Amino acid sequence: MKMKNSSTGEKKELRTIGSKQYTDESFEVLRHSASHLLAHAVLELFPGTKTGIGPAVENGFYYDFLREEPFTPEDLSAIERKMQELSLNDIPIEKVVIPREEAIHIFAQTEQDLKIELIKEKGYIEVTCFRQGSFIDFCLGPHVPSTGHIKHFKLLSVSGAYWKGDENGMQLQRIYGTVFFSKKELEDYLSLLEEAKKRDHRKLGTEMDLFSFHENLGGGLILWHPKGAAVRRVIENYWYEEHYKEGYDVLYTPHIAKLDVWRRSGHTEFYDAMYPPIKSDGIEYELKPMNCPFHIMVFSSRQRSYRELPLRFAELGTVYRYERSGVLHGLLRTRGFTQDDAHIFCRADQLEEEIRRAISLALKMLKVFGFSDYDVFLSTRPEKYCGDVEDWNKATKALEKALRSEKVAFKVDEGEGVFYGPKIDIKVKDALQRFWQCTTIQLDFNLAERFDLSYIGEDGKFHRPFLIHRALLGSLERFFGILIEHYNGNFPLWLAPIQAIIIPIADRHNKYAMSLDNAFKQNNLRSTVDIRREKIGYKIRDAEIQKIPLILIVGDKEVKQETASLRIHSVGDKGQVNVNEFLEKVKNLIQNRSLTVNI
RNA sequence: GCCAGUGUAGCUCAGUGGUAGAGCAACUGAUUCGUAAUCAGUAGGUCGAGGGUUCGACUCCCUCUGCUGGCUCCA
Repeated sequence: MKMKNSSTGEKKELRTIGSKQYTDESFEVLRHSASHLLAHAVLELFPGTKTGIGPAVENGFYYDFLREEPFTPEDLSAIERKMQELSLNDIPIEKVVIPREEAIHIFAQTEQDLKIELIKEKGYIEVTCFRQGSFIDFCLGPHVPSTGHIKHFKLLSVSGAYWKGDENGMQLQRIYGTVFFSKKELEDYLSLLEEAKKRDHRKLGTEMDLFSFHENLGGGLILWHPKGAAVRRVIENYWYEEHYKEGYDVLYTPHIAKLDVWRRSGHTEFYDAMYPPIKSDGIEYELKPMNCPFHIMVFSSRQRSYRELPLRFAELGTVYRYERSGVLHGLLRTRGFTQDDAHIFCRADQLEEEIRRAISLALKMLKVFGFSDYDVFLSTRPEKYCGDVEDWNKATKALEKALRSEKVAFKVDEGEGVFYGPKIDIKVKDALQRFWQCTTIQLDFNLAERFDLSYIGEDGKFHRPFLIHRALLGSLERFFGILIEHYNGNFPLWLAPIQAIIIPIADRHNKYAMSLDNAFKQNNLRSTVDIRREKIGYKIRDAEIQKIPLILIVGDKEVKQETASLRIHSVGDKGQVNVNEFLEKVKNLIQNRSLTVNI
């Protein structure tokens, strides 16, 4: 699951941007042509550079280059200017089909070794190339008719990338850019990037005092501050509540286990994100990267009857994974995180219904958190798999039927399942139209077999249950990060770390303010009071910056009438309210987990 | 882990080899105030860490470390 880059999921349907309609195909052509323009410019400015591949990607394009010196930010601007120049020259782009040997000869003249390698790999008799002026590239196309069609682009970054994605191979320099049909679209996209930067959860997390990282603590390890922890607790309580209603049993399991457990599960062999074992009394223990074996051990702690199934074991299980230093990213990619995990053990005849219930629960919870747009993917059997084909087919069918009975539109990712079973993934769309994967519901044939799971059937014989592994929010850390960015820190009332702040105008109002604060606390509101000797404008500004949903101002008028003046965050002054009525309304909004404050 | 960039006060950032700076936040004092910043003062830094070059290093070089953008992988 990719969070950062490819998080903005693909949209295959026709989409409307601005006043024109473009198919994804036309975007792809433009982006791909822009990548050629980039390569053209680079070769003009830096002769001798070897070109790798340069495809269109989501939101833009890139091109990989092999060159001794690194490209600097200044180089990037120079390249962009050269691209502009080439665009103004409106050079025709022509398709040329040439015999393989001749093509190799052409690329040999300019020492484009990487291109030759690609041509040789393909084994075509004739090679399709595209030529624009002095630049020729081995490529199937299609492309825009001339460079003049590529006008509105921007180079965004340069980074390392492995040749053919092979970590042990050579590393190329990849230049990323984006391109659009109109200036406005480009500007809109760039301002979207700006907006995303502004609401980056790492920035807001510091500003709002939600969580922190500490250099001496270790990379990817989170310190949840009081306000962040308050939000987490609300999420957890809600999660437990829904799981209780859905017939889950909650477990607690340890953070370490003997290495043998992980040998049996196959993790030591197939999973590369485990921390090195801890040796104690000659026994090797391992920090848990997953919760599954523990839940399985609970299942296997005694003989199970078919009558008990389905068993749904849930746990907010904190796991530790050694993620490579370069991939850590705020709350979205950490080394210690808490999965909202559950394992469902069921019979074949229950499989479809259990999957359906899991999907339904996921969508219900996501909606409560404010995500009602999503993409759903069904991934089927990959080439390398374990278990038997019949089980795979049965299970895949069940997943599909479950999706249909929930009336969920989905896309099939053929062969994209994990080796141990088919799965359903749900990606939610946030306020900036970015997609984030949260839910994953996976069948697991591997562990069921490795731990020899069984129950006694109606026939008195042993049967193997189906094992469903599922995380609905994904991980609390990542989900919190997504929430912060989705709401730009303006949490809905029920989630807000501080729900109400009472601001007395002068010292003589402190007592009344504190009594309100206390009354709110008695009613389970997360409330606070600001008795600093500051002007009201200052305290209001401070409360607004803290993004506190409800601001109550009390002065002479309010004390006398036993009211408060309500100000709603980013809405403004709502005038005086009766305290008891207000409290009832607020409690109601919180109880209903309302996403808007309407008082 | 790899490529590139980056690290100065709690936060945002100045400071190109010669005694470490600003704004905000914090603290102290005055102000008792009606819907997004009252005024004055104080304190706060081994300039990420270690080594080197130099009469002298925040500044130049090396190593390590954190962070950022990617690659690869992932909840």
